[in-house]
Amino acid sequence: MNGKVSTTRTKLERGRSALGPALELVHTGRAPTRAVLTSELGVTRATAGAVAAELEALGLIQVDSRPGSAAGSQGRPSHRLSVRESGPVAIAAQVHADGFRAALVGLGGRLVATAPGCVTVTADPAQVIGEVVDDCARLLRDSGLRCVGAGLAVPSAVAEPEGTALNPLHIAWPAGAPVSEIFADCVREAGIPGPAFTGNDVNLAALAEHRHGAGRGAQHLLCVATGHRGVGGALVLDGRLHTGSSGLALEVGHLTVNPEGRPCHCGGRGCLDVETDPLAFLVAARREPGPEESLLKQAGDLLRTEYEDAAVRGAAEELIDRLGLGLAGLVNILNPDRIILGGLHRALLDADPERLRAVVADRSLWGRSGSVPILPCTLDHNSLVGAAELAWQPVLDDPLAALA
Amino acid sequence: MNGKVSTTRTKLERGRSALGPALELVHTGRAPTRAVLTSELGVTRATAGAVAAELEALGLIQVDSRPGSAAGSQGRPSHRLSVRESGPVAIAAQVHADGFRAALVGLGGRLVATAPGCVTVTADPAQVIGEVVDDCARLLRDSGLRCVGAGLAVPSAVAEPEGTALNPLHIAWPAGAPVSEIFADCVREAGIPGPAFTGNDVNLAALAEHRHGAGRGAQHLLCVATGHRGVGGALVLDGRLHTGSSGLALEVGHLTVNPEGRPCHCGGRGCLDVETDPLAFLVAARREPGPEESLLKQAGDLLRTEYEDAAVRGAAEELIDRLGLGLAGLVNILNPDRIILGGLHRALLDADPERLRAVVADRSLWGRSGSVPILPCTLDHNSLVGAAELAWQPVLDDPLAALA
DNA sequence: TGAGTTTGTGCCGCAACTAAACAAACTGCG
DNA sequence: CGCAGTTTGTTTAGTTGCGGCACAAACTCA
Repeated sequence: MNGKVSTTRTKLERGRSALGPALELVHTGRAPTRAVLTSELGVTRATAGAVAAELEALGLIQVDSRPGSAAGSQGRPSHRLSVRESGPVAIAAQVHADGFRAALVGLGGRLVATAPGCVTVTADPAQVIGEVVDDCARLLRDSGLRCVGAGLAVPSAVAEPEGTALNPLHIAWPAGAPVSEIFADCVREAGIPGPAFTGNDVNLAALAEHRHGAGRGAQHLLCVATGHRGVGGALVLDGRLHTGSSGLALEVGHLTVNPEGRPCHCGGRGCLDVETDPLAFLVAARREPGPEESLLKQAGDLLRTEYEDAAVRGAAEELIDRLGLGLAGLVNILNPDRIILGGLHRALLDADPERLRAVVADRSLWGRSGSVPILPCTLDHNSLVGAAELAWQPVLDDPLAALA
Repeated sequence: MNGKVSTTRTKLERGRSALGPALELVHTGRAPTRAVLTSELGVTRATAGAVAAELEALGLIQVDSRPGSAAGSQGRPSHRLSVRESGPVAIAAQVHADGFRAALVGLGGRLVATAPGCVTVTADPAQVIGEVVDDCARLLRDSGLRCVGAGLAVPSAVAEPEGTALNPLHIAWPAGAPVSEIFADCVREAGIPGPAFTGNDVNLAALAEHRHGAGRGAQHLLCVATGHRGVGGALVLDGRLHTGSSGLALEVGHLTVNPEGRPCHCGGRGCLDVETDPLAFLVAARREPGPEESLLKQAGDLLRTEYEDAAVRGAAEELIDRLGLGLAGLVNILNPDRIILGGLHRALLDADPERLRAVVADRSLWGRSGSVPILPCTLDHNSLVGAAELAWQPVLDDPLAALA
């Protein structure tokens, strides 16, 4: 009765269940062509074709029938799949000790637009979050693009399901501030469509690195990073952030790495937190620490430019040994297949990768029988991209439902 | 054309994808009736009915149409679902310092038969495993039941995918013994059908407790337990054992819990392993340790019968404090929603639950804002039942494929 | 005894696939 | 240039697992 109409409609409404996995494959760059998509999904060519066509119809991806004579193998060249340039974006916001920043992030972790960012962070979370959301709204208006949701990265553990920031001490916010609720309210008031999410910055950095950076392909990815003060950790298991039962997992800052070390506010002494952060490095190198919001830069610059200096080198080696001890402890507990380091830890790895790898291998129980790769983070603005990943997640889980 | 035949066949071949989840619900006791099964699966009554009928046709479960006037609510009583008594079984074997043991375990973690077990464990893994598998084969022959596979629990970390025992020191086996391969070979030679699996005993105990014991319903279950010597840990995430990327996760024995403690073979000092095991307890209580293979019993008996003794009580409190420190460290990293303790740790919890909970709450970062429940293991032979769970897993994942 | 409630069952239809046959687009070789 | 060989896209015809619905069955309660 309705041959042509039914054919078209069938194409559009097909592939519901494989839609999410397919989009994720394109999003993470693991499906550059339709042929690869077919094999990665484990479905027939017909199904993969229908799925790709539907994602294109939704305005999320682009299918290039004419790949312009690709290289290599024989046979008919496969259609090229890519993220659609003018497709929807996610709002991403980040607050840290040296300011805040707003951005629009498309599929594939592509930064579409960035607001310059502000350097003053006041003690009132509602004010700061309100300002950064205003920046976001402005970016979105100027771009004229569709928005799927918003994500915020904060330098604090975020307790779920309440969404409260438990230790935002380094940005002078009150402990227990309901950042999740504040952000969601601001987003709604600014007229930004879609759901709003909030997460810890290191967690979100790890998520971004797993999907678009140094963590790609890892099944059990451990990420450890410093900001200006303190140490954060994150674990990505099978592509999903592991935040524990209430969002507080991977608080790795209080592993003991130096029994004779300085006391820590947690009640112990020699914690990773106070033994391997930028302040600890500057103190160990006998330098005068500058203002809190530039400790990371100060320590990183010192490490890179004056590594010949005996005091600097000695401090670096001391921190590398302590960091290695902490990482070994985490390896024994989590058994990751890859470790990535950010902040000062990344700089320490760059300074002497062999020393760090040796310490980890020596102090982890099974280090001798196969050591874990330790790599630096590679993504710019990984927390920002990770915040956007939160907002993209519902679309990746079920594109049809999320864009309805 | 074939109305009746097609109807019957449809019933039998229906519900393929929901079959596994449904069996798991019955297996873990979360679906006592068909009505509950319907809501837990989130499907229609028709689908749940077809699924239950197929599981019954496979000989796995029993559907009682006449529940004999159940209690409580109004409306038509639902059909009662239960594990079939004379259904298939899994072979379970366990090797530990004080002997080995064989059993048959049905669905629901029901011990169908147990071999008395032997108390001599030689240094040759092939010989020991061969003997225990012979016991298993005898049990299976005598029972006349169908077998879905076999599982072995060993007191050592088991590296995947090779299946080698990395630290079976307390049973005098050589490090790196290919226990997985040995077990699989023995099982095949003994004529036992189905696949063979090997795992660490604490991991398997945690799995069993999660499905049938104190860990039921936990989403992030942490289990810590002692044998006669040393400490083991396990984590069950969303119903699945988390063994890390190569099976070596949750080697929790080398967390530092006493900076001034005794040196450990790992290179550190004051490790959980040497500070909270039965030997440590006996030494702290100034008692003469007996033979290695009865340290757990000796320490447990001492703790239960002479808690009034000042030295015993002092030792217990010392160990509780150290254990609490270790657990707090794990809480900070893993953020579980429940902790269960086995071996001597279980006895320590029983001796003074408040003290242990207070230490964990005090030393975990977010302890004040909601502490983790800490419970004793409740299952007899939990490692044995857990070994059977390994063998049952393929059936739980896809009953049709596994029983074909 | 009848109303109300909850559950089991049969039937229809459909969305989401697979399988198979065919068409299209490339490479490489003679 | 033409043709075989290879790989991919497309179309068509099933297959199937499941939802929706209507109705029957089995209980409680008044």
